[in-house]
Amino acid sequence: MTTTTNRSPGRRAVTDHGSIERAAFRLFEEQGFDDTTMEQIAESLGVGRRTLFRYFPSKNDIPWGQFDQSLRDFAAQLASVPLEVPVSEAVHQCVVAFNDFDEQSLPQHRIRMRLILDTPTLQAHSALRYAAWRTVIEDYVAARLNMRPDGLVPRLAGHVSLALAVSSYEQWLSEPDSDLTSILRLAMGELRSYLD
Amino acid sequence: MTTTTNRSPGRRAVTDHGSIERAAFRLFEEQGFDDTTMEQIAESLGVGRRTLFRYFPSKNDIPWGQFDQSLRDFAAQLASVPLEVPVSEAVHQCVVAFNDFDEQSLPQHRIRMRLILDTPTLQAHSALRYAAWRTVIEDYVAARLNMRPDGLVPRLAGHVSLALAVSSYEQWLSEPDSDLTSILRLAMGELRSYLD
DNA sequence: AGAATAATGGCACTCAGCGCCAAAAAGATA
DNA sequence: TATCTTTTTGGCGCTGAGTGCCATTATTCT
Repeated sequence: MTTTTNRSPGRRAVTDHGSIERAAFRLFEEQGFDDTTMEQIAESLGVGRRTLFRYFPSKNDIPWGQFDQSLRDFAAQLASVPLEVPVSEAVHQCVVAFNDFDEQSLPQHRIRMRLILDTPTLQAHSALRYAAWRTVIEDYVAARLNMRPDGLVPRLAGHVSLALAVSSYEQWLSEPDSDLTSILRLAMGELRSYLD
Repeated sequence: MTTTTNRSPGRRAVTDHGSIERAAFRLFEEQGFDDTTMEQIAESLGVGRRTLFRYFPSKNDIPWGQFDQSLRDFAAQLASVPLEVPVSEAVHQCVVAFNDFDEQSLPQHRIRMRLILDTPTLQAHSALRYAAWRTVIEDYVAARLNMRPDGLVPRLAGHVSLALAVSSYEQWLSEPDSDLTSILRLAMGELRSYLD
């Protein structure tokens, strides 16, 4: 009865990304990110420190959860926009969609983003995640405009979209009851009028 | 004759920021940033490792040299723009001026920026320096528009100016004989037309 | 029962960074 | 010249992230 053969051989994993993330977030909120050690996270899970590094390449990566996964969805979303829609409009729509979370997961998302944007160590590390996000936009814009992804315009599109998103997140986090989607749309309007 | 009394008392400094920077850059180019240890830099200067940390708070700060200094000039430059000039125009002009290096210091600047933009460790750390740079813009825009520095528009201005600058740097580094000033101006035009 | 497979986690190591503090090197004073 | 004061140096020892190595453990397969 203990063996119902429907798995691959080998020892069972003793934890998973989700559990680690939850345990870590609890400690981060209690003690702050910098004052929480991998040792403590491991201990609170009853797991070896070495094991944590098999699930997350670094402590800095824990708050980002399954970001790589989302990037694939982001790229797919972009690819599905009709070619009639102007490039910058397509990108903007997808950026808005990418950051549209259902009400259920919103509180957790807020906590996650506050941690990332308020912790200098994580602000720094974010640059690497942001780069991957920008690449998705650069590739799309380059394809749409028939340019190389490392050209000026695709890169501008990536960087500026990120600028818009991060500005909006900062605003969102500073207003308890605000709506991220609205702020993202508002930001695009403000950007256009700022540039005259 | 050995004592011409015109200094403050105490032991003389055995090195300075410039020397450390030069020694470090030599090693960074020979071995790469990540494979160069503070120990090696110290050794190549005939100085204690501990001493390096009194001149630079971290290894990541070495490539940035005297950036804080430049920020003060940047702020002063902004403050000196006549109020007749529209805000976004004022910011853009100062961003261009901030990145206008004389031909003599240009090769070194190129090496510095290539190192920073091509090394993931440094890309990450840059976020913290960029934040300080953005703050200068945020404060200026907020003052000009009579808003709080943490409002949406000032922050957008900071983030978007950075986006423009970094995009331009990436383009500049990818073209051996290009002119940074021209690219910055070009980028502003491309941004406006990208946004329609 | 034993072979094959896969995850675990301990061990030992490197390196950044920091607090502490004694020693070195300079000027100032008498 | 000797001593006092000031300032920088740099050694020591520690913490904590991250890594390579590998024996151990848990599971399925034959």
